[in-house]
Amino acid sequence: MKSLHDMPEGTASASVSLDRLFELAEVLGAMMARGVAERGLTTARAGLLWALLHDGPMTQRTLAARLGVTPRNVTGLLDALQADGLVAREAHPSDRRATLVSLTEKGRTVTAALRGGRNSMAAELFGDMTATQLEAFQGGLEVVIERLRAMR
Amino acid sequence: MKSLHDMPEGTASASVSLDRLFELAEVLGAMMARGVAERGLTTARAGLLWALLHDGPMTQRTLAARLGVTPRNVTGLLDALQADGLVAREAHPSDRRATLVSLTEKGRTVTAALRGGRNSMAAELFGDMTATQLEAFQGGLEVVIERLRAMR
DNA sequence: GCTACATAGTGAAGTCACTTCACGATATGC
DNA sequence: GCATATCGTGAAGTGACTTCACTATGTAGC
Repeated sequence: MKSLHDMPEGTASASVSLDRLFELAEVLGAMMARGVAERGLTTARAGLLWALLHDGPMTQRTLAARLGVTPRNVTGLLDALQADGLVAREAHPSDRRATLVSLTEKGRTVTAALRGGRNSMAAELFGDMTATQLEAFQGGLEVVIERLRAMR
Repeated sequence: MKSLHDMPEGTASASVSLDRLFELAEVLGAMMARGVAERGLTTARAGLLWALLHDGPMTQRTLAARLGVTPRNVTGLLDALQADGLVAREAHPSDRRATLVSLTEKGRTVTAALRGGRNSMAAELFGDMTATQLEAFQGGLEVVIERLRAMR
């Protein structure tokens, strides 16, 4: 079972790299969950706020599509965020079925803090790299991401 | 809000790299969830099987520690895995409070398939890299993982 | 030996993210 | 004007997790 000849050349070290990738995903996920929890959020709710920060006010339907989840799920997330005063549901100007969701003042404050945290995290992780190193690393990641997406 | 002078030198590109990292974590997670679902599993259950594959039969308590979850949670995961015939709960030889969990024949078959899938995924991702390139990439990942762990 | 205390697993109850299905309210095509 | 698609949400359910309480068993200390 542990023979070196069970696998084609190079598979073992490629598997180690993949293990590292999974490890990274795990650590990163835990990291983010913790950071976000410190501000009274969950990753799902933070993701929603993040979407609003980047793309501005949106319909719930659009939000669902952007997050890749069911519209029903968005309803639930918004209920919580609205109860915390982070988002507001307003009437859509031209479609009375739809709801326009936007960040409240408090929501903007919280997302700004999240962004700040993210930036200092990035600085701590990559701050001492040269622009060249950084670009190389980033390029490698992009290749991997690209291939992963192509794999489906 | 979008001024180039809001942040210290280099922060912007570091943030882009971090974004890539998060993107990678997301894609990788989705990928794994799908692969594992094709075999009738969830990531949590697959993680448990994986632990058993690597470290052999274990106590539920040990399993909980190894997975970083509550013992109670392990009970639930095992209930499902046992119902599917993938693991077996045996009496611990020396401690009558404890339960020894091990893979069944079917469990070994499934984990072998999972490992095969992982290996071919690794091959597809990294197969065309030279050993040198691979080592460089892996080294970069390890640095990042290390720093992330140190960050808590 | 017995008592005191720690440890292994599990029932009960609850949270969070997510889903499907059904339904009422509105928009839209013809 | 009417059929039909679309927007949001109630109801119900799943899976991964948690805490808390409880039973059964191991382990000291005396």
